[in-house]
Amino acid sequence: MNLFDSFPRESRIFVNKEYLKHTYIPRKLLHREEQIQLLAKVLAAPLRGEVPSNVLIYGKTGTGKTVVTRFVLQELEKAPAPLQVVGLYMNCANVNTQYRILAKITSSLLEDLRERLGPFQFQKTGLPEKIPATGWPTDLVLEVLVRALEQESKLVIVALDEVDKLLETGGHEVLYHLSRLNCDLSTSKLSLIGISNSTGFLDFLDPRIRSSLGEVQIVFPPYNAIQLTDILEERAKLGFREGALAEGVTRLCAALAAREHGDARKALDLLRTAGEVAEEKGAERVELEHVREASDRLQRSAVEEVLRTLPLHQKLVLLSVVILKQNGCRLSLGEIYRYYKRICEHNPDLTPVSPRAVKNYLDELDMLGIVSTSVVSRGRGGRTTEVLDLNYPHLGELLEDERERFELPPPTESKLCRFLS
DNA sequence: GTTCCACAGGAAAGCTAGGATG
DNA sequence: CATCCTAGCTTTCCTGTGGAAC
Repeated sequence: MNLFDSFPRESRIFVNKEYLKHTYIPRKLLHREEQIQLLAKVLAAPLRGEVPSNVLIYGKTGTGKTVVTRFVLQELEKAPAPLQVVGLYMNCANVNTQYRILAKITSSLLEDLRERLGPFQFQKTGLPEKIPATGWPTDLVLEVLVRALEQESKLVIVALDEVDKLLETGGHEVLYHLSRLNCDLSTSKLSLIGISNSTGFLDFLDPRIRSSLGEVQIVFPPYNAIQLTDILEERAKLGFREGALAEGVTRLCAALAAREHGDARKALDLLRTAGEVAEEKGAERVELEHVREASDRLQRSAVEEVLRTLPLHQKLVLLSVVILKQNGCRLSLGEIYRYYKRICEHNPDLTPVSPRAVKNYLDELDMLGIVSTSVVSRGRGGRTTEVLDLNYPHLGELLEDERERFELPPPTESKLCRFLS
């Protein structure tokens, strides 16, 4: 008897979950033909000896920006061409400073070069083997980059995903350096693809970079429910066993995701999670109810993630809202603040923040979509922010930790007490 | 029409943790 | 190590306001 005997060797539901992840690049990308053509057309130009244009790709999350870019780069690398094409993809959420981006590009080119020339020939070039993770001046890295590029004639396409993240860290200077690199290059060419979620990204850039990066812009509109269904069905054929999906499962996933601005990533997560739910329950196939449960789970974990990062006092304010709501109290800012303050008074190690801070907390909770607030006027009763709704039914459970950690006074305080105080 | 409640929400000063610098 | 700087919050202070009650 082995520990692992009790686990099923193969799934009744999945063939291979990998196909259902958004990181998988399918052979055919549905409903993005137009964007693929546009991007390919721009990237093909340098192969004919023309000066490469830089491309900026816009679109909300889950509209296929990343997958299309990677797909086109993959195809281009395989295509027979007079120039060697090297596609480099990096996500600026991780690689977020000028130095790290340049170091990554350069290191990868050096590695490539060493492989092609062999160690002996490579040594002759006098180039370093790699760029250290930190320490070199930036202009030296740039110099090595140019020299490495000039060893052979190639077209390097650098795709920077989530470029807008560079603005936060000041790393966008790198765009300027990279975009004018072609002036220093004779045999090789370098082309940039910027991928951004926010349409306003260009406005924050230096005019010099703006004109060069914004030469060609490609917009990725959100998918509608029908398109999402097509995409899910295509993936489902690969990822699920035949007959493992009940009628309408993909359509329901698509409909739920379409409601959230046509996010294909969410739709795929939903489908995969639904499969996992079905598997856990030992079901023969994925049913509609599994999709609904998967949707609940995903939503729950998303909210959990948001709550986890909130400061303690903001959680306490939210907890006050939850408790007062359960008791059917009216949720004006004043009521919430009074109860929140009492929680603090019952727990000696808590000092309450000011009403103004609580107002900011509530505004933020509203922005995060956790509660819905609205400014209402009650005439002579004054003008106040009221919490109208809690948008997630299980908020109370998610705040269980705080409920246990702190002593909570009963929410209904008599009017007399308030009068006396 | 006027009053007046209970805040809204902006501005600026104040505070603090963390990092850079000498 | 002390000192200075900085970014990100809070607090304090302030003027403004929708609309039922007067």
